[in-house]
Amino acid sequence: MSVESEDPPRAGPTTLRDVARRVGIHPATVSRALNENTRHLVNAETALRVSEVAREMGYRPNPIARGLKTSRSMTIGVVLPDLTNPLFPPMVRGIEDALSPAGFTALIANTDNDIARARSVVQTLRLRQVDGWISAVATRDDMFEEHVAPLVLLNRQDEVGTPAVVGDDRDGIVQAVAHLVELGHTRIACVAGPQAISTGSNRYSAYIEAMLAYGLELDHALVRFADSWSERAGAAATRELLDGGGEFTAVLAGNDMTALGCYETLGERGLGVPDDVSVVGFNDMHFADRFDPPLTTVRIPHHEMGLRAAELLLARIAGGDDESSHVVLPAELVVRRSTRAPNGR
Amino acid sequence: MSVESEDPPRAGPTTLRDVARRVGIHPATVSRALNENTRHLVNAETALRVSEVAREMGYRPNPIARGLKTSRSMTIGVVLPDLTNPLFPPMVRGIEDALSPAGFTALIANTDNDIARARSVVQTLRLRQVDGWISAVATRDDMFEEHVAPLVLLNRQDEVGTPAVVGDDRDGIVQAVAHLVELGHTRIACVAGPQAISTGSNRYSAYIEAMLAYGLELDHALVRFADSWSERAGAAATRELLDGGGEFTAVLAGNDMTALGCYETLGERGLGVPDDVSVVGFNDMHFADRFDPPLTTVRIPHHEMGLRAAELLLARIAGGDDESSHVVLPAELVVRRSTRAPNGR
DNA sequence: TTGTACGCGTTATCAA
DNA sequence: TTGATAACGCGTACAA
Repeated sequence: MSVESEDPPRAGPTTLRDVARRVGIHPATVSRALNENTRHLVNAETALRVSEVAREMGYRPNPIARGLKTSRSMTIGVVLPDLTNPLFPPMVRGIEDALSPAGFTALIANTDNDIARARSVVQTLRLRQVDGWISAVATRDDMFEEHVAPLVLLNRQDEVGTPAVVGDDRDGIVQAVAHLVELGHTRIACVAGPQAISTGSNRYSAYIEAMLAYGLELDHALVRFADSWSERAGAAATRELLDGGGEFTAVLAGNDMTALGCYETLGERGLGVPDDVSVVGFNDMHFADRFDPPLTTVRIPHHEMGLRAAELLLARIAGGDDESSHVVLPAELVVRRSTRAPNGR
Repeated sequence: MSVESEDPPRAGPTTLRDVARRVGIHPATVSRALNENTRHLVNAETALRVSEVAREMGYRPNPIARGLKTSRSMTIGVVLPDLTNPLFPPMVRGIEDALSPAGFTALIANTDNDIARARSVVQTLRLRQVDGWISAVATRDDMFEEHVAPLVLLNRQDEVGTPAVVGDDRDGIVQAVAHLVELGHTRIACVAGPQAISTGSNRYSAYIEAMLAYGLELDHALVRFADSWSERAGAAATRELLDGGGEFTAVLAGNDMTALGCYETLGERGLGVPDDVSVVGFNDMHFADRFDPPLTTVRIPHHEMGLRAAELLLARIAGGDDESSHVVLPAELVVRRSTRAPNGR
């Protein structure tokens, strides 16, 4: 038995001390060698050696111990209004792709669009001492106690300039209206989303502006509001629209979920899409190309939005600059079969 | 300045020591007083006093420090193959609904159907000292080191009797085949799922049995395997099926995602659903009723499956019995417009 | 019944 | 450039 193999038998994962013993140096040096910020304090060869051995031994820093020392949990609270909306899973993936190389883990919480539930989950995550927040929910942002852990909004923005990553709502709507106008539509209705949410109000005001820009008549009978981003709310708003008596040949929906609600109500009333009414959605969520008919919609880069939001947050946590903290990613109209020239009836 | 206010100025949240100083006892006693299991070791009055002061001071135990000591985290690792599959979000909700009242938080991890990524996320969660696992991925279960933290399988089962919550695959497939037979189909093809996954192989063997039970001819040309539960894999398998030359009037798909792949390939080849080929899926995932055509499929109770899995896991963590640890929830055929009587061509 | 001492794995602060 | 040591906040043997 060699003198070197004096390590006591260890259970559990490889620890800093294990690596140190193997390399024959002090744990503190291993820590320095492995830590990005302190690596320069260590002999280059030693650092290399340490990295190698660490990888060999499958060393992974224990985030709990690290957190205890640094008073960081290495976790991020991700607060979503509705995980069953296909818009969000790709964003979550983007978030994880950015977080994971940095050693952070996402704690995902659903609010079901319910303010009470939002408070509850935020409280839970706060007790877990998350180091930062990514929020896609529409709620008073002070709930997050931003002075404790920084917040980045995703697919949302507020008036007080909280850092945010959003799609280009305005441009997307302009493209959508332009598309309908090119097809020959002039009576374009709007099933707008919740006006308390920035995406809802931005898209609605962009609709107004675009209509004006094209010299089209604005008519109150052509606008109804869905009270949530759901199929149900979209269907209800479309019902109101039809009952309101305004004539229209196209509907601009606040997002793809409400567009599905439009499909539903139009179907109920015997109106075909796109033969009787063209429908445009927003988001190009997963499966939008599979619906009946495939939905013309505005694509925003889901995965990248999540990624950028997480990067932004990490920068804020690291104490980086808050500049360029409002990221607007480009939107792109995707034409499918829910839009066509109006019937001229 | 009173004698008692000798506390050094402290930043950050109230700690055990802060409370101890205020009460004038040792931190260890405070710990015992506040901890349910050790409270009986402490003078009743002292315990009361401590609780009061702790509440006054807004003391919250630091879960990180506690975790480091107890190697418990009050978290559950939820490992999913693909969050973008609409099957899973409702299950996640069910899990959260069961976990949250018990004070546990779900740590959700995606593997993207990738074994390397699975190892990585499991490792990450293990370092976070999750107290239990819910896994919906098809992987060697020893990856989870079940002796450390118990494991419950969701929508999966294994041969070694790991506790699991699944839908009734066999009965669901029997219902689906019965439906097709009633419509008059005799040449029923199968785009089976990955055979390494229990749901894939169970459904496939149920197909075989059902075909035999109805006296229908089994034909190798009528079976192809998708190598993952994805649209892409379903499309590829359907392509192989068509190129294999076997004649059929209906396809039983392994799940709804692969059924979408069938739609795609059949469309490419100019075959209509259901006019030329009937298609049946499995899961009745969100939006299955929205596809073109609305998909006939087998419904399993997503939310309840998640709920039951989490309940089962909590029971195991609490050291409860392992009895009735294999839960099979009923499946129900939902007939929509992707199936009809064969053309007789 | 309570206090002491220690350790979980890591990092920060010294000193060498 | 590295090592020794302490400390993060808590829980738990052990001693008193």
